Amino acid sequence: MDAIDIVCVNEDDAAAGEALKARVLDTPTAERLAALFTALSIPTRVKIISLLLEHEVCVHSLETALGMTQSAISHQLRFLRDLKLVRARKEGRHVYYALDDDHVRQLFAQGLLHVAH
Amino acid sequence: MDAIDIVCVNEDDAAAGEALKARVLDTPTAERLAALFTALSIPTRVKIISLLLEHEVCVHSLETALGMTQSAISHQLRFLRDLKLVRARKEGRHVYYALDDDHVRQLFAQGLLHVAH
DNA sequence: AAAACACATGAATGATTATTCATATGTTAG
DNA sequence: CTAACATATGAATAATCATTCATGTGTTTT
Repeated sequence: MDAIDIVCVNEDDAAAGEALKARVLDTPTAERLAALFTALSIPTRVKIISLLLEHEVCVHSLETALGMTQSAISHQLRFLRDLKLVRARKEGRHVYYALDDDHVRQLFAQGLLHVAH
Repeated sequence: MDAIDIVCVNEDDAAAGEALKARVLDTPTAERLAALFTALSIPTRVKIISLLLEHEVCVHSLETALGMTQSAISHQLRFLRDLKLVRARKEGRHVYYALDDDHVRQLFAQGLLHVAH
């Protein structure tokens, strides 16, 4: 195997520069990865996800639980919906949200382990 | 066990409201979790981390690999340093950066699995 | 010692985005 | 049918943050 431990390319070594560029994660993948992690990058969405881990919850309940305006919650839910991380189920005048992605549950759990020291 | 599948608290049921609030992840933890995920929430940092997964890399190499200015890279490295996700080792006039946290490696891998469909 | 190099950093700028405000749609209750 | 309710959403505002610009510190080379 050709594992390199220390990388420090020389300014005028074009070949080494190109080799290094080839090792960077490609931009489209980096962007999609970043978008995924953005979902959990603010406390509001972290809290929303924390409530959806085990239950299906209606918007008004999230509003009550987080102590934020209905509009703010709705906008964040739309954000998560666009990323296909949550799904909405309409029932009468309520809309119930639930996690629609097990990876997020796993990321959340993994992150929590880290933060828990 | 007292698992609830569907949650929809009534406006005037104060007790249910309080019970729900108790289920939300507490703010300090949510903030630390959000901070952790923020590290991977933009392509630039995702790419930096991708290069540090296997190697120790100097700043100039990162600059070459990402095609960004030295200042931009340095600022992002400081960001990651402050979060204790990377460590810096000075050697002569070079500074080598490396991942200083295995959880991030795992989060990265987990996220990549998700994005890879 | 001077010049070139490697990196860091404060301040300014520009871009992104979370939240609010106002309002619209559809649903149930009276 | 009207009023109250539950949610959604576009536009405006406010806050955050990535990048650039200018410059500073320390190191190596000549």
